[in-house]
Amino acid sequence: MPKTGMEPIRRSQLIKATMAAIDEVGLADATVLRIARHAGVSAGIISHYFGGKDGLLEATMRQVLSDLGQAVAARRSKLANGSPRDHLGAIIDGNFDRSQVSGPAAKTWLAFWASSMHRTQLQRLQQVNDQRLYSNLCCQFRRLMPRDAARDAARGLAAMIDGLWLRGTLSPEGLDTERARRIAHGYLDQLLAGYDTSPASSKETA
Amino acid sequence: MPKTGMEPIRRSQLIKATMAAIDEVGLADATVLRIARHAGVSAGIISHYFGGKDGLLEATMRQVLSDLGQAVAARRSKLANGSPRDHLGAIIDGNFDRSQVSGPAAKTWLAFWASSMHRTQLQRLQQVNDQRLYSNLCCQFRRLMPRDAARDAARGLAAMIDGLWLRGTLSPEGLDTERARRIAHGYLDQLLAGYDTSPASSKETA
DNA sequence: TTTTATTGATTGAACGTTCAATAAAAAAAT
DNA sequence: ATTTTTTTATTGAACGTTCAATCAATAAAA
Repeated sequence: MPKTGMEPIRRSQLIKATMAAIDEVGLADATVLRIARHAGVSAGIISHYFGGKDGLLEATMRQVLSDLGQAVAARRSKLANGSPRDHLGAIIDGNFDRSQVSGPAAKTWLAFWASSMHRTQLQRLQQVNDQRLYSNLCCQFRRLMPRDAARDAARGLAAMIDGLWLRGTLSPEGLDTERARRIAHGYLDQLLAGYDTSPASSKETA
Repeated sequence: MPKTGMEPIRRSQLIKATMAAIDEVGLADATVLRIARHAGVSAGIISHYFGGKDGLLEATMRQVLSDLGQAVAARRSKLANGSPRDHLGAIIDGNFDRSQVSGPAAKTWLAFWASSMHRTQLQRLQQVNDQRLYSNLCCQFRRLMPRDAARDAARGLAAMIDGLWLRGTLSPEGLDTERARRIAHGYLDQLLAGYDTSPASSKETA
């Protein structure tokens, strides 16, 4: 059934199929055949659209990174002229967005973390993403405190976010988003104590 | 050169070789041949001593978990009748022990985290370890605060430790142990603020 | 001489990639 | 409108490679 303009459709299909396969059996057993079956297409099509399996995996990681970026950006765009605390809270919540907590996304994240230690292509993507989270946090803390204090606050909050996400993902019960957000926001309150005036506002933005 | 009693020697050799191979090329490319060459033995010996590659990988994960447990236990054993803050600090420092930060150990940890999502054998080991860290922390916090507060404090500190470790490991500059410990101890101070009397003691136990 | 430890060639299975063949749609021609 | 031609999309069998596991052969120690 070849209509024209299938490329973006197939690319999207195959990327989703890759995440589904990783969710099912892990990256090690996510063969091109299995991925192709998930997308309902032939195995050969992967080389056609992505040049090979490696290209598909890189494209998949780009997608996951992009999803995270958008989840954060969507929340922050609602905060024109918001306080630093508002922006930091939005960054926290964005990192615990549905799209990042689901099985396929979570297991894909883990697999790519491990792979990025040995594949320079993935490593660069990984570093850009880590740096982005850190910079965003640091930038907001800088509005309230001196440089060195802001840096350590950003490092601490970044670690807290990733750590809560990691332990929740590895846990058999899965990530308790509510609780993770509560702990992260609590830590944020402590970091900001003495620096801003607003009383944490204890909001319920999900 | 077959002497008797080679088993424990070979097992230890092969486990170290496995971590070295994972450090070099990642779990995906850590073939039995490469591991065996690292240990200076034949590939067949792996099946002989571990029943197969899976057995070797499981034994390797057990070793890494055991090393972490001992790094923590060693620090805590010097604190007979120590304060909760002392014990919590020792747990933090133990998690940033040399043995856990080195390239082979770090990359092995990451690889096993990803694998544990799909291999029930590794998953159980993983959960026992996570639970151990949480329980140890919770137990100490309970000496100073109510149950629910202790639980959240333990969850937060566990996430902070793992998050600092993770981001440091993924970072191109590697983990800055000093800085990580400083941030984690700072968070601990905030968690304990108002609960204990001792003034953080700003110690230099490495 | 018997036991223990080790080797390494062999085997069979599984993988990613390739490419000639195919078929549907779109475009062009009638 | 209908037929023909061209383009685009897709297939899946075949190929070469790589891997883990096996096991008969071997050699040192007991």
